Amino acid sequence: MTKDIAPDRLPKLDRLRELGIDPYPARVPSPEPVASLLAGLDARLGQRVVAGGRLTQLRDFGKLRFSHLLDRSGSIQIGFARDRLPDFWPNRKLIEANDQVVVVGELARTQKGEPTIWAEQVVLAAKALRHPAEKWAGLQNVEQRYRMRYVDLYANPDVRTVFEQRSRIVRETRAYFDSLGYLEVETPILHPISGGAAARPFSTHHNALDMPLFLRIAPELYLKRLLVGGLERVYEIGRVFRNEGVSTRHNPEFTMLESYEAWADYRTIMERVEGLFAHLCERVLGGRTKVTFRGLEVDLRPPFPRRRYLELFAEHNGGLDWFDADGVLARARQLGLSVDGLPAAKIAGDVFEATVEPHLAGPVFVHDYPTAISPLAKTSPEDPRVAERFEIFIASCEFGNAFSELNDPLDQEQRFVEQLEHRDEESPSALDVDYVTALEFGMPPAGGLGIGIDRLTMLLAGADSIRDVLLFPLLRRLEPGAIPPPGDDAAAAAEEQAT
RNA sequence: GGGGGCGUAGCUCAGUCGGUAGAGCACCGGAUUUUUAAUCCGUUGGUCCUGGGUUCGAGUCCCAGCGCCCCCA
Repeated sequence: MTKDIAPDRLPKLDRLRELGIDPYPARVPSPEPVASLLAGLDARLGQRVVAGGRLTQLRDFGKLRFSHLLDRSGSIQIGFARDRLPDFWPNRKLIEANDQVVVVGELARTQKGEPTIWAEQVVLAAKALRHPAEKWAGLQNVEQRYRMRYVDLYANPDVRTVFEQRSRIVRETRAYFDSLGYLEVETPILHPISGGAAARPFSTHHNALDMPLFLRIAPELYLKRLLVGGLERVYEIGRVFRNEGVSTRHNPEFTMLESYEAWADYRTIMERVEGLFAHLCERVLGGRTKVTFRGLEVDLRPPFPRRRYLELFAEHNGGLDWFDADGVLARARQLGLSVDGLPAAKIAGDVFEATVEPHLAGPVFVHDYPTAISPLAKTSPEDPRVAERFEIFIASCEFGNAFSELNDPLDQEQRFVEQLEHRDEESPSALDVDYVTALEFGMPPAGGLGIGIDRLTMLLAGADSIRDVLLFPLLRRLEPGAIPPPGDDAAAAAEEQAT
């Protein structure tokens, strides 16, 4: 038993047991969804029906008592009348708001037309030991909404809608790639070498093999091995982990879509992105293409304009050349960006983020990124300084990253070596020899794409914070003293036992 | 990492100049046979986030810490 349970409810539990009523029965009558009852209501008035769910809003009215019953599909009024429930009536107060119940009764309308089940049998399905949230305002405390999402979900109906929408987005994203003949695959989450993106990984360890492992920061390198294997069109929707701070746009674990298509290049992938957005607008938003995201109304109707990275950079930095290291350094200092010890390409990339991205209302494809910041993308045949890569921006926020995949094994190995020479915390942990080996067997030319499903959900559901589209966003743990001070072995052992 | 804001009853929130801790909902008791944010009457309920400090006196002022939110890097 935890603290904060409602003290008045424990005696009711005892009383129920005295009456021979199991407050947590193994089986109860099987209920029909409320939405189905409401849909066929007028044809079924007078019928005996069964509904199950959580009781809310009890209203006493003399020899009558009203409540609402909330299930996953909707809610319906329940009427309790003394005359219909002679045995139940004296003990009616043992069943109260927040309890899970199954009600058998007659489907009807009240004098004011409210759909109502007049209960003939009330079965307690699970007694609640906590009070309901505030009935009008719901649960407002942001921290509690995240920590006690199970309450948030039923107390605030809009919350459930967002997660239903998220589910639909994932389902329709699958449907879109399936329709193009892509194969959905699952690749390892435990990686011996962290790679495929620039991010700090989580470290873990396999005991039996005594092997250090990383949680994946991207599935990219495994998916491209599958292209070598001849699967040609593959995608994966799965969790990736990045050991970084949290913000309204970042959670340490998030869901990523990555797709790879042989015999395609980044131009093909732009079409795929446009096709995906069109499909999602059609199937998730019911044909609507305008959404409001972070206070900005954007139209997701394709086609999306295409702008060159280097041109945008010059435009928003007084004609400055991205490759002019001294000029870029001066500009970065002027902007107050940190530059100490950073390679020129990284600084120039940061200047782009600071000066160009805020102006990208979008949707817009920004393409032909400098090769220096695109280690897995194929160099452009027209301009060796840039790679065949694009990102899609909407409301100044990056939603996807794609390129013509680098399939030259010697070039790839050289870029990996250079990465390791200028290694930082976000670099691969080692040279991925096996990946280079795979490329040596021949990978067909291919276009690849990565899209953050969480951000996509934010966009389509109109949520401003990633925490509003994550059922359980990562929060600091609360128990006081649960984190032992460093070197405190006794406390660490106690902690070990407790968990 | 920097700045700003918040933390008071189970929930939603007030709390003035530093002077006895408040309301609504929920809960408990009563009235009410068509209510639906029911209504009416009467109760109950507090680690004011934590720990220090100033003061005759701190929810309020000061310091430190914890947690959350927002903005910036």
